Amino acid sequence: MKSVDRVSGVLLAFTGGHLVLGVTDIARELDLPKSAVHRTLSALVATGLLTRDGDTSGYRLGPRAVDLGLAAGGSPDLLARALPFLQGLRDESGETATLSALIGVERVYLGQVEGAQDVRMTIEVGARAVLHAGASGRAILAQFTAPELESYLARTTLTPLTEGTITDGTRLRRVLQEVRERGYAASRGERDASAGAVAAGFRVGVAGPIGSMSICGPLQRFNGAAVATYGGLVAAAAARLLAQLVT
Amino acid sequence: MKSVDRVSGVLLAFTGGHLVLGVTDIARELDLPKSAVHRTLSALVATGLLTRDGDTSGYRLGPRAVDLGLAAGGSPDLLARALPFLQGLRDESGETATLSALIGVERVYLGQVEGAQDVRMTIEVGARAVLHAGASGRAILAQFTAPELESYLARTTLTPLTEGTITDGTRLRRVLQEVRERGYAASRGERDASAGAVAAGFRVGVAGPIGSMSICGPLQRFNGAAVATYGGLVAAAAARLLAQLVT
DNA sequence: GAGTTGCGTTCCAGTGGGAGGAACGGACGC
DNA sequence: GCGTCCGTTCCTCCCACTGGAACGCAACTC
Repeated sequence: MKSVDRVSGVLLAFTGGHLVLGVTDIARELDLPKSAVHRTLSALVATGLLTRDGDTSGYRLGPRAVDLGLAAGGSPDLLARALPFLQGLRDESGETATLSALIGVERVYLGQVEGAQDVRMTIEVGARAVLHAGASGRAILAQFTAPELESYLARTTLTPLTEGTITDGTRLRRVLQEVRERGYAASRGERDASAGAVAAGFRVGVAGPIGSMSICGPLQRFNGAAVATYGGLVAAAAARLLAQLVT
Repeated sequence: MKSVDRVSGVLLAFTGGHLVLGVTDIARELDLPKSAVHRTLSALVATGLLTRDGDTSGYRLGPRAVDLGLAAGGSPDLLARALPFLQGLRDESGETATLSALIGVERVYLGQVEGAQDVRMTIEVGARAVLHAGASGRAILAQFTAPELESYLARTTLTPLTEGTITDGTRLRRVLQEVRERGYAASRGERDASAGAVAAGFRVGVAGPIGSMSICGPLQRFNGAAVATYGGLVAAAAARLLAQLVT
């Protein structure tokens, strides 16, 4: 669908790092005639997805684009509601606390509160990751119903990211069962070879947002005792966040 | 531009509260034939702006929509960087701290850290507000260059929201000058008749994000002494956030 | 101040991509 | 097994969009 591709292309051009773009910039990037781009831009401004940039004769993303992002994040403002819990997890553990949400068949980092220590984990907000590797992803998978999990496994291949990544479906099913029983997921060097993490998931209703909160940091500090302590913390925080989301 | 309107309509339909929508839902809402909606949806899935919803045969916003929202918020993750400062402001004042960004000719609440007191201010993340009423908006206006401010005033009407709203351009220019000299903006019952606030703005480069942080709460607690104290706090926090953003 | 460059914007005729009604096929649930 | 509602596909007609070209403007250079 040509017109849809053009609209998407124009919008996504603004995610390339430049906040303000001109007609010519976009036309060059998409290899389209300026007139076509200009018409598309004008129409997008009318819908509020874009705005004119004050006085420089350029365009930038508009208020409705913010709405889209917030809606994509799950509930009206999943991040805002989760923040106090992330803060608490950070304070109790000293490690970085993160929030992820399921989008399609992968997860997206929606936010983090960085740890207090010199050597600490820092994730990139907006970055995407697969579900089958690492505690955050697995905590989300553990929220899937049996048929959902089966259709996920049928559609995706469990590509290894490190030597520790689980690539066997049967083993993954068993590990997920443990996650459900214990209330949190733990991983050591599965997605990033030098990182460890614990995470607990949440799911709002049948069609609501699905996500997870994690405590993560350098592998050395995620030994048996720390994992058990932090695991209890994230499980409790996720349960309280869920209780707040369903109200 | 019909095709652009259709794409925008389809995307924005997902901001109406329902996270998962079907072809028929959208066709009914936009009053379009199902076939047209179906083609549009399929094309949007291909671009990543939408995804199929796991097993229910519906559609929801995709990973690229999250990217859009983050890009619209300003820098890659303005909120994530501002959070520690919001937290600090909340802890020091006990009142709610908020972050707003300029989008078009209005501002959008990107985040908040709620106050610790029983009677406190709570804003809605994603909500929009005009610039000419309230401390947060005025702190943003104070970042405008002289020609930018003039073109803003020429294009908008200073609609009063309460009895305290400044509706006179000349008076607004004078107040903004005070804001620039003092380093923070203060307001009492301008946007919400029962609320007071102090705010300080920031601006990254020529084409970068423009926004403000505020401390806000019930009018009774925003007397002369508190305003001076809190004003110093937000001004300092905004300066430090700015320093971090430009690196 | 004339010349140049690069910008956003406008114009217009020709055409091919999308409109949209109708029909299909699968999933429920009564 | 029947009715219903869903997403999906099909196919022809037509008009909305295309895109090359020209325009007006502002910011430079010489």
